[in-house]
Amino acid sequence: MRLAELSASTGVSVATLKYYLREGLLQPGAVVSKTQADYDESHVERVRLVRALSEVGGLPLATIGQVLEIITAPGHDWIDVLRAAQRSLVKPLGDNGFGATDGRGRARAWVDKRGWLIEPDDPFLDELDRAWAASDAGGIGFDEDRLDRYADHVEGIARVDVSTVPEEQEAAIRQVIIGTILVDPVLAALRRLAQQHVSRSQADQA
Amino acid sequence: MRLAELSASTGVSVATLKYYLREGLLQPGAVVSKTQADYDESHVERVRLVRALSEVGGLPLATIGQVLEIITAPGHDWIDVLRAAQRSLVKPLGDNGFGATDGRGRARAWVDKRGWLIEPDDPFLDELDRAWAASDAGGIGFDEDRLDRYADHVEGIARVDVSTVPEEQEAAIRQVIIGTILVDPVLAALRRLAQQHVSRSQADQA
DNA sequence: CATATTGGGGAGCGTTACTATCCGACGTCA
DNA sequence: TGACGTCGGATAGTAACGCTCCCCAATATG
Repeated sequence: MRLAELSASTGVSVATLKYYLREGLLQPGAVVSKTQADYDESHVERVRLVRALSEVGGLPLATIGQVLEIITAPGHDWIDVLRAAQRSLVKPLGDNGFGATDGRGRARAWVDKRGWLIEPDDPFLDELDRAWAASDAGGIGFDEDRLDRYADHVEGIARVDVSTVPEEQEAAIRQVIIGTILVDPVLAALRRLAQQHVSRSQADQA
Repeated sequence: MRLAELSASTGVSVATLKYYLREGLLQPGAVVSKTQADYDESHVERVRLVRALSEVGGLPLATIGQVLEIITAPGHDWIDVLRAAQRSLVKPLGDNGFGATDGRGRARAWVDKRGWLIEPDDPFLDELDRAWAASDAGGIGFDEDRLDRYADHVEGIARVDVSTVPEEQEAAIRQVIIGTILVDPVLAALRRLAQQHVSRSQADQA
């Protein structure tokens, strides 16, 4: 398969594919001659994955590069990979206000109270702090009780996540990383739809 | 409060505040003289909200402008506002591959089967299609069964969402919009933490 | 052999979210 | 009253991102 054909079967322009090659997001094809390279199904898959992570996942291409590296790299220990992968997804935000002043460490305390087993330096504690503080800044009442009620349901989601992880090492890594990134938008869309369903059925009852 | 003080109490640079004023994201202060304008608490809140929506919600400033307009505008009917607000959040993506070929309308069929009451032209059906197709592109097995299991839990989240909406019109609109946008990151962070907790407790059991 | 196409590479472009600079009016304190 | 610093407003510049355009020489193709 030549570059133009790869372009045809992925719907991505040749120019963009060249760009991805330059950026190392797409592995080079087998060089046949100086003006011919051969691409196969694995390249098609890779391109589709890059587009999915970019368009739906909203990740910058640089981050996608890191993610692909982790997926491609030889196997590590199961839970370490999950953490490494998740770390690569944390936005490198400086301390710009949220959580810096009022709510610092609230997440840590809440997680402890709930009895979740989380490493003390987990970057997602900061993420939770930031997001929680932002919700406060939005002026909607977001207390621990509400967070607990969310957490009850999110635990169920996490159990689904974990239960669907395959046994095999490489597939597991892929599942964890891709699943973490790409399933978020699915859940967000589901939440919007469910909100409408719930509020509509309540309105019908009333 | 002068612009410099507004800057001090929000942590946002004067230059950026001027930019927000130009873009209409921040309402002008009361003009005291040609070189003096007066800002109050409402301006501080507004700036914090803009930053929250931008940094944590990840919304482009143009969209934030629309959202603020909806919040500020006089009251509409309760469920219409929810839909209008949600519509303003759908990324204006063209049909770039995902969902265009294989999975088109899968979401619609699934929603019907589940018995959710959703308008046929709801934009989030497309979102779900896209996100679902992207997960497929990621090569993780994402079938209807798994989606159903997620949906069971997401329904619970939506019930929390709906139950926390206040009675009063204006507060309700604010809650729905801000809550929809800013709670997503909270749930995402919770999901990451819950994944670790769940996989860790399973490992401990084994 | 003539022509078209290919892959590679550099430079340019449009958008987004600021940031820096300039300016003239104004408050302020001596 | 006057020197001086600061204010708000406007214009232009910048950095990152994600492409997209164009050129080139080599090669595939008829």
